[in-house]
Amino acid sequence: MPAKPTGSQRKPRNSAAPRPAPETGSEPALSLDRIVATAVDLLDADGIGGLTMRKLADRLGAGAMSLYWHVDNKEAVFDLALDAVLEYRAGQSPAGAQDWREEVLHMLEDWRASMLRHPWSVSLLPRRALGPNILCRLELLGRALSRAGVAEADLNAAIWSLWNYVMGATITRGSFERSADDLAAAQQSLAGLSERYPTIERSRLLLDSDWDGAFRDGLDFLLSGLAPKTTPT
Amino acid sequence: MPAKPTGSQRKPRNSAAPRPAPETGSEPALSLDRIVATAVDLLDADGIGGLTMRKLADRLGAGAMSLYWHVDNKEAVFDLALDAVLEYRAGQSPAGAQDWREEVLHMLEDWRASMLRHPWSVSLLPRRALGPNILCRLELLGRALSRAGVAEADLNAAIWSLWNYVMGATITRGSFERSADDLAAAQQSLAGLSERYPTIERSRLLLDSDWDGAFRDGLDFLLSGLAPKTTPT
DNA sequence: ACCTGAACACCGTTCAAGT
DNA sequence: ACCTGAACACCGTTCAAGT
Repeated sequence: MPAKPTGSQRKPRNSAAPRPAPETGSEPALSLDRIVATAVDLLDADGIGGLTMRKLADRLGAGAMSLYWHVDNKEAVFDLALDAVLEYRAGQSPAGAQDWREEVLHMLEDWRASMLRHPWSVSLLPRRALGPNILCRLELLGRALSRAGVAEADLNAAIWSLWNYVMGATITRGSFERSADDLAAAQQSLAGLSERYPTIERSRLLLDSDWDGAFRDGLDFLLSGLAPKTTPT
Repeated sequence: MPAKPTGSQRKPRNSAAPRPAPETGSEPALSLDRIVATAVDLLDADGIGGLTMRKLADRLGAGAMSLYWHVDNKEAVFDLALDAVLEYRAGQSPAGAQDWREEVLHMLEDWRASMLRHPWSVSLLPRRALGPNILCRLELLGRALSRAGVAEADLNAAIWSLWNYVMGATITRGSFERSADDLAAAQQSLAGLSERYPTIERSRLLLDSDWDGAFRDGLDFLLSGLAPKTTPT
C-alpha cells in the first residue's frame, strides 16, 4: 500500500506559492484546502445530509474516488470542515484588556455566531473530535477566566459550564430557527391541548422568545456564579 | 391511494385488548408500538447510524416495506423513538413540594439521565420536532419556576436558559464519554503542543473533569441568577 | 505522487400487487 | 386493512490499474 498521509499528520499546508502551473485552464488541481472549502460550501447549501463524497468530487471536477487520496474517509471531511468553520480571529476585541467579563462575553458570542453562520456545525461538533481551532478557543477562554481570578482548581468546571451553555444555546437556536413555520404550528397545536400544557401555552414559549437576550442573560448569571468577586454590569 | 394515517393523527393506540389472535406462533403482528420499541433497541445497540429501515423490519420479522404502512418515513421513526425515550415519570420526587430548587434540580437531572441512558437521543433532539413528552417536561419546568416566583415576563428566558444548559451539558458529556481513549490521546497530543495550549494543558481539561459536579455547580449558578430571591443551599 | 472506473454491498422509498 | 417483492436512484468504499 502506498504511503498516504495518515490521519494525524496531514498534508503540508500550501505555504506561499502553491499552484504549479495548472495544466489545463479548467480546474486548479485537487488539494486538501480546496476539498475542505467546497465541503463547507456544500454543507452550507444542502445541510448535513447533502454532503456526499460523489457530489463533492463532482463539484471539484474530479473523479469520485480522487478524494480518497487526500482524505481517509467521509468522517475526516466532516472533521476538517467543522474545524475550518470555527477558526477564531482574535484581535477583534477593541483595545487592550478592558473588563474580563466583556472579553469572555465577546469570545462566547463570537463562538455562537460562528456556529449559527453554519448551522450544520453545531450538530456536528458534539460527536466529532476536538480540532485545533476548537482547542484554541478553549485555551483562550481558560486564560481569560484565569486572569479573572478563577482558582486553578475551579478552572475546568468553569470552562465546561460555559462550553455547555454555549453549545446548548446554539444548538437550540440553530435548530429552531430553521423552521419558523413548524414552530408556529407547534404552538398552534399547543393551544388545542391547553389543558395539558397551560403554562407554556400561556407564555407562548415556542413563539416570542428573545433568543439573543436569553443567551446573554443566562451567560451573565453563569459568570456571576463562576467569578463572584467582580461586580455585574 | 389508500387512506393511510397521516403524520399528525397517528394510529389509535392499542387501548386494552389489542392482539386479534396471532395467526402463527411466530411474530405478534406489526404495530406502531412494537416498531418504536425495537427502533429504540436498535439505536441503543448500534447508534444513530445503525438504524436502518431494512434492519428494523428484519428484526420485527416483517418485510422491509411493511413499516411504511405504519410510519411515514425514517424521520418519523426517529421522532417517535426520541419522544418515547423522554417520557417523564413524575411522582419520583419524594413527598410534597419541598424546596422548589430541589424540585427543579431533580427534574433537570432526571432529564439529563434519561438522555445519557440513550446517547443517540441527545444528538437527535436538537434537529427534531418537540414531541409530547418533551413538551410535558417543559410544562412542568415552567410551572415549577412560576411557583418559585419567576415573573411571567421572565419565564420564557428562564426556561430556555435551563434547557440550553441541560442540552449542552448532556451533549458534551455523552459524546466525550464514548471515547475515553480518544480523550486521553487528545490530551496527550496537547502535551506536545504545550506552548500553544499551556492553560488547558496544565489544568488537564480533557481528562479529569468532574462532569456531574460541573453540571450541578453550573445549574446552581443559573438558578441563583434566575430566581435570586431564594437562598442558595 | 496523484488520479481513475468498475464493482460491491449497502441505503430509503415508489409502485403495483397481493391477501 | 395490512403486508409484500421487484425495482429505482442513490450511497461509501475497496481494489486493481492507469499516468
